[in-house]
Amino acid sequence: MPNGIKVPMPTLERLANYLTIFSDLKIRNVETVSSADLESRAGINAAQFRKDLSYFGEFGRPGIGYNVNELQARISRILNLQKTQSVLLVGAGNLGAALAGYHPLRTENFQIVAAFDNNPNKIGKQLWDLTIQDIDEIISVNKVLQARIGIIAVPASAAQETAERLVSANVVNILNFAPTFIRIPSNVTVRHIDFLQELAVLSYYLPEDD
Amino acid sequence: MPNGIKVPMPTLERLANYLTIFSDLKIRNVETVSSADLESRAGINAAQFRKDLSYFGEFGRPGIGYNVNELQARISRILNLQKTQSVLLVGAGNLGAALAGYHPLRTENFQIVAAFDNNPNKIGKQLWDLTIQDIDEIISVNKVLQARIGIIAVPASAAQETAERLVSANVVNILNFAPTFIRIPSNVTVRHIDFLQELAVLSYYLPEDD
DNA sequence: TAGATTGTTAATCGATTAACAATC
DNA sequence: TAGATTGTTAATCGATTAACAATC
Repeated sequence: MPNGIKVPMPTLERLANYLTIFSDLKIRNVETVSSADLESRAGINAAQFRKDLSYFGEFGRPGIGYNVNELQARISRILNLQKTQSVLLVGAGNLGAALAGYHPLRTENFQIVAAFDNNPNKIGKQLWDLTIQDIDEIISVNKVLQARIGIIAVPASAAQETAERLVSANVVNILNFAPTFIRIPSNVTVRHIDFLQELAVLSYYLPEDD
Repeated sequence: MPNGIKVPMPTLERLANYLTIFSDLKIRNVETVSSADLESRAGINAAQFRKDLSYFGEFGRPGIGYNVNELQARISRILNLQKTQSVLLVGAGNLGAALAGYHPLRTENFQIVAAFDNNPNKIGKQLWDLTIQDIDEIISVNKVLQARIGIIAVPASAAQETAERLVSANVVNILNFAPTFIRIPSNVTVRHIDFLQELAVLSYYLPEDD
């Protein structure tokens, strides 16, 4: 990063998106694109794309455009996706199972390396290629695994406690699927995926034809 | 809505959040709250809360605060959550199964009323209390069900086609779980939930101690 | 009445969009 | 060289935060 300054969160969120577009382009054997190409092909804003990249240096050549391979490689690196990131999963219910079996994760270099639950009926059972472990073991298990990302896939009522356990196991980044707000220390980053919130927003836009 | 004007998207997204906070308060038998209470209890910004509400009218009493019941009822209504909303699910894989079995949906008045897939091995099988139906039947099925919200839980490669089928079946609001951009007519609203994007953002914030 | 708290207007902040000089 | 397109600066837009008069 040439300048050590603040990258806007919307920019960061878009970077991951750009990556999927680049994968598509590679499949179609597109080697070079201009920001205008990207706008017409993928519905992104050309000016915004260039502005987003500008936080991280120079990526293209005036008059020519961008090399797709280079773009992909450099943005992957910015997002720390160049090597596999280990992820802990807490909650081996339906959602946890879906996440653990979600193939695109591997494609993007994320690997769920352990699954935990507090239900004695589940502990010891298999979840795909993982053995579900006792949440009480999370600290010692992660001393070995050294994962820094954790996923909360437990009911809302258990989310806060789960967050605290993850933090005590040295996880610093949490993806929370429970429909509730969790309090965490300021050095920990949380992203919240809330189906209900998304559906509620959609519901607002419903035509009132009844 | 007193004024027929533009509600900012961030405001809309927060409304759903506020609802879950109100549920909590009701459980704790809190009848009245001030915006300052909400700030200290739930980490929301008091000024922002009042501003958010202001788009929809007056909700509280100066010097007193807000009645939790009224707040909940009115915001539910604003989001069209006062009566059950029917939802179509396309994709009966792991993720689709998790969504169909996700209990909090019912609590918030969403009901998945039909599940579709294009895999002959799945069509006819049960997904919880639903029978998986052939995606080719979606138009005729939804002529009866009249759902206006659809969920895309298929692989990225099938997402665009699925979106088009949903639109042709008269769905106007789509929640897309596939990690890809989908093109839709301008009268249709799409919300995109992208695990990979969320993980990528978290990955960016990883400490570089290696 | 005095204290508390709303709803709203104004000030600040930050992100998006537009424009263009630099450059391939 | 002329045409295309970048990276960046400046202008615009919109959201957040602060402040306060109205009011319970």
